Amino acid sequence: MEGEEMPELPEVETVRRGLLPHLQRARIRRVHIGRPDLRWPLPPDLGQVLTGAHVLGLRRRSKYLLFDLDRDEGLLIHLGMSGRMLIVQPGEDGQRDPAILPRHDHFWIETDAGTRVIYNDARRFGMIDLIRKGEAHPLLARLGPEPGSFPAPSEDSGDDVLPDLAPVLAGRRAPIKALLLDQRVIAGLGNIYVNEVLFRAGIDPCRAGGALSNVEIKGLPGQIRDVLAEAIAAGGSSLRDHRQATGELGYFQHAFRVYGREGQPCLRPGCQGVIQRFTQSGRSSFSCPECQS
DNA sequence: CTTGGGTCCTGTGCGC
DNA sequence: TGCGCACAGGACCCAA
Repeated sequence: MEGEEMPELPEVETVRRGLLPHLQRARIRRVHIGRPDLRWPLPPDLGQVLTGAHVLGLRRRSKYLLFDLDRDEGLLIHLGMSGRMLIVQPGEDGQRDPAILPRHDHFWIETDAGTRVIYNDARRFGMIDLIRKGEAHPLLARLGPEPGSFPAPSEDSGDDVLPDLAPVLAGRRAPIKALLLDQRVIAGLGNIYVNEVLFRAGIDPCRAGGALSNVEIKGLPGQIRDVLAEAIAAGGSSLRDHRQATGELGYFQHAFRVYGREGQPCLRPGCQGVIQRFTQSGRSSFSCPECQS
């Protein structure tokens, strides 16, 4: 099975990089709004604000995309569970993946170059909003720290200051899996990469956050950063390949060590364990009973 | 404040 | 082949 799309932080960052060459300094000449709402109503003045605007930059915060415009407001997009950004050049309409149904193209913008950037979201769990410059948006206000910086190869590499998780985990009785999924604890982790991180860290997802040792807590941020950085690096290359073939963005393939591998052998050399799947707070957890405690 | 569960919505894959 | 069901990347919201 190929072509799964997984909008966690690495995929959003990959989308950002894919969109950048099409949107940087571009002018938006047309806007299409296919329906008045996704998860929530779209802002009534969305089309008015975007039409004629120049895109000054494209940033990411956690799993959110932020479009900086020469306007009082910027554009804020979250892909939810099934959101994708598609790039369609003039005359390329026939090359779309037939599995991505045009009836879920809920929103798109067209640049002066004729490039269409389409927001497609079957389940409509995504969000699109405007964000006033200099003001805190309620969706962003309570996000925890970024798990590092992930500059594109062409961008300046910043020195990462990894978050210290000790204060937020102290005394917490909730499972570490649930806490790392909580965007207020650390921003950007989703179900797939939480499972991958805890496998690499050798930590049982069921353990209470407050029960982790100092060594485990100190090691987690580095593990998180490494898993996400590897996924971004892998996503970048497959993005290029895929775009040549179909013109789409947002696809990423990765060899997960535990996610989706229920009943299969643990990949740690010499380990005889079998990957188990179970449910935690309504979501699938995967772990190796031999490696994780 | 912390926590656990329900909810939004469509598509896909599996067992029967 | 058709049908029903479980499950899927997220995160808000509310009850206890």
